Amino acid sequence: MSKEHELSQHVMTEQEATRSSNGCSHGGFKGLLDKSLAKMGLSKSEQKKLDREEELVDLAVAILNVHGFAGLSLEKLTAESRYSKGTIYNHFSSKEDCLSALCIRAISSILDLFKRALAFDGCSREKAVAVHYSYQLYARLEPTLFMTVLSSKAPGVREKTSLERQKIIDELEFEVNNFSDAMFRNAVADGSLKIPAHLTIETLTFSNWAMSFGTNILATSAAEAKAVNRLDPNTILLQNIGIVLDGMNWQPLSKDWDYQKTWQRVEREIFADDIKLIG
Amino acid sequence: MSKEHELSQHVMTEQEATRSSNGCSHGGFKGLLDKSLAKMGLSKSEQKKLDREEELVDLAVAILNVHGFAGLSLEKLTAESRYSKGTIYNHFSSKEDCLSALCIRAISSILDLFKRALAFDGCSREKAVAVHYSYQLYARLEPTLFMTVLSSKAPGVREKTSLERQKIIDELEFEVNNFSDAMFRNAVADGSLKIPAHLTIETLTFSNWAMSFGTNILATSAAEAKAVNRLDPNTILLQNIGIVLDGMNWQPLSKDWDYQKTWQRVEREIFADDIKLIG
DNA sequence: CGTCATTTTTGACGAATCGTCATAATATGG
DNA sequence: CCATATTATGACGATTCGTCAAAAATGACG
Repeated sequence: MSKEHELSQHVMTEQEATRSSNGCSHGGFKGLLDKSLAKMGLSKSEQKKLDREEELVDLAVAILNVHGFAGLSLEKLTAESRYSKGTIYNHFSSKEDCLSALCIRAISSILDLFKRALAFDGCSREKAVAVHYSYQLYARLEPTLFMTVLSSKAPGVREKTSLERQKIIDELEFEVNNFSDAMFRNAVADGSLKIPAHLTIETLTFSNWAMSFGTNILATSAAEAKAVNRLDPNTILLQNIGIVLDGMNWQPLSKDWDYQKTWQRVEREIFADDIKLIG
Repeated sequence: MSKEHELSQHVMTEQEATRSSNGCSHGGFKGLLDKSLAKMGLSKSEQKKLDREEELVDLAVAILNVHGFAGLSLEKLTAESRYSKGTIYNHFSSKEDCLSALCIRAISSILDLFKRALAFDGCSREKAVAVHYSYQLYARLEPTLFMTVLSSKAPGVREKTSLERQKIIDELEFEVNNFSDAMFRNAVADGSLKIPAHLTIETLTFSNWAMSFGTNILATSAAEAKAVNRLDPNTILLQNIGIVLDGMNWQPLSKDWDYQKTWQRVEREIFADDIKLIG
C-alpha cells in the first residue's frame, strides 16, 4: 500500500567496490592480514568475498564510531552498504559475530603496532615501555575499537560468534602472548631482569597485560570520573607500568632512569605520524 | 480479536510487595542504602516507590544472571514483574538507566566489602591486600554485576542514564577514591610506605584500581583465553598486586613476607561465609 | 551462444524490543 | 462524596533481529 521502490537498480556492481576500497580515508589501522593472503592461490569468488568483507568491516567501524556501541546493528550495516540483509548475514552470522570481526581488526592492528614499537632503539626495558606506549596509542586513536576487544569477550558475545572467528581470535591472542613472553625472555637473557622465585614468565605477561589493559580501559571509558580526570592522561600509563616494571625489579629502575624521556622519544621516533591524528 | 484479559485484577497491591521484599533469597549483596534512608521522613508514597525500586532492581539482577547481558530488556522486566510498561519506565528512563541502577547496586556492595576487609587484623599493607581480596571476591561472586560497573561507563550508556543516577554513581566513586586514598595515607603515616618523588597519592590509588580492575575483568571475562587459563585463578590477583605494591615500595615487600598466608587468613577470618557461595 | 545446475543475492516476513502517549485507575484533600 | 492530581495501564508505531523462499548471477558443458 505504501510507496514502491523507485530505484530497484543500484547495480553498479564493480566500480564502486574498488573505488570505495581504495578511497577509504577513515584513517584507522587496518592490519595487514589481507595483503599477506591476497597473493596466495584463491579463486576469484573467494577473493571477492574477502574484499567485500573488508569493505563491510570498514563500514561497521564507521557506524561504530558514529552511532556508538549499541547503535551498531546489522540492519544499519545493511542499509548503509550496497548489499542486502541476506548477503550481510552471509558474512556475519549475527551482530555479535560482526563485533568479533571488529575485534579481530583491532587485535591485528595492535599486534602491528607492537612490532613497530619493538624497533625502538633502547635497552630491553625501554622496548617494553615502547610497546606499552603503542598500546595506549591505539586505545586513544580508536577508543571504540579498543573497547571491542573487551566486549567480544563477554559470554553472550562469544557464544554467538562463529567458530571460525573464535579460532582466529584465539590465534591472535596466542601470538600476542608469545610476543610478550619473548620480550621478557630477552630481558632475562641480557641480564636486566631476574624473575623472582615466586613468579613465572606467564605471570609477568599477564600482570603487564592487566595493568596496561586496566589503565587504558579506565582512562578511555571513565574519562570523566573523578578518579581519572584528576590525573594527567598522557602519563598515567607510563607511571602505572613504571610501578609494575619496578615491582618486577626490571633494571634500570625508575629511580635510576628517566623513562619520561624514553616515553617522549618513543613518541617522536616511532609514532610521530600517528600521534598527529589524536587532536 | 484475540483473547480478552481475564485477570484485570492482579491488585494484591501490598502483601506481595512486602513478602517478596523480605523473602528475597537471591543471595547477592544488596548494599545498605535503603536502610539508612528508610528512617528519615518520607511520605508513604515515596517509601513505596523506593521499595518497588528495590524489588525491580532485584528482578533485573535475576534477569541479568539468567539471560546474560544482552538479554536484559525492560520488556522482559515488565513481563516478569507485577507492573506494566509505563510503571517500569517511571523508574528507569531507559534500558541503560536500568543498567546504571545495577551499577549502583554493585558499587555499593563493593564499598561494603571494602569496609569489612579493612577490619582485617594485620599491618597496613596486609589490609590493602584484604581490600583487593574483597574486590576479587565480588568479581567472582557476581561476575555479571561486576561487569555492569564497566559497561555503565560506556558513552552510549552514560548518555542515556538519568542525571540523578549519574550523580549517585559519581558520589559512590568519589567515596571509593577517598577510601583508597585514606588507606595509602595511613600507610604513609605508619611509616611503611614512602611515596616516591615522581608519584602522588592519586596516582597510587589509580594504579591499584587499574591493576585490580584489569586483572578481575580479564580473569572473569576472558577465562577461556590462553593467556589467562594458563594461570591459577585463585592467586593471579595476589601476584599482580604483589608486584604493584612492591613497585610502590610498600613494606614489607613480598620477598620479606608471606602474603599467600595473608591471603588465606583474609579468606578464613573475614570472608569465610561468602566464599562458600562460589562453588 | 544457449542451456541448465549451482551458488549467491534479494527483500519480505514474524518475532522481540524500544519508548511514547491517550486513557483508566487510584490517591488525596476539601 | 466529589473534584482534582497523581500514577498505572497497555496499545501503538518504529526499529532490529534472524530466516527463508524466490530471483538473479555465475559458470560448466554441449
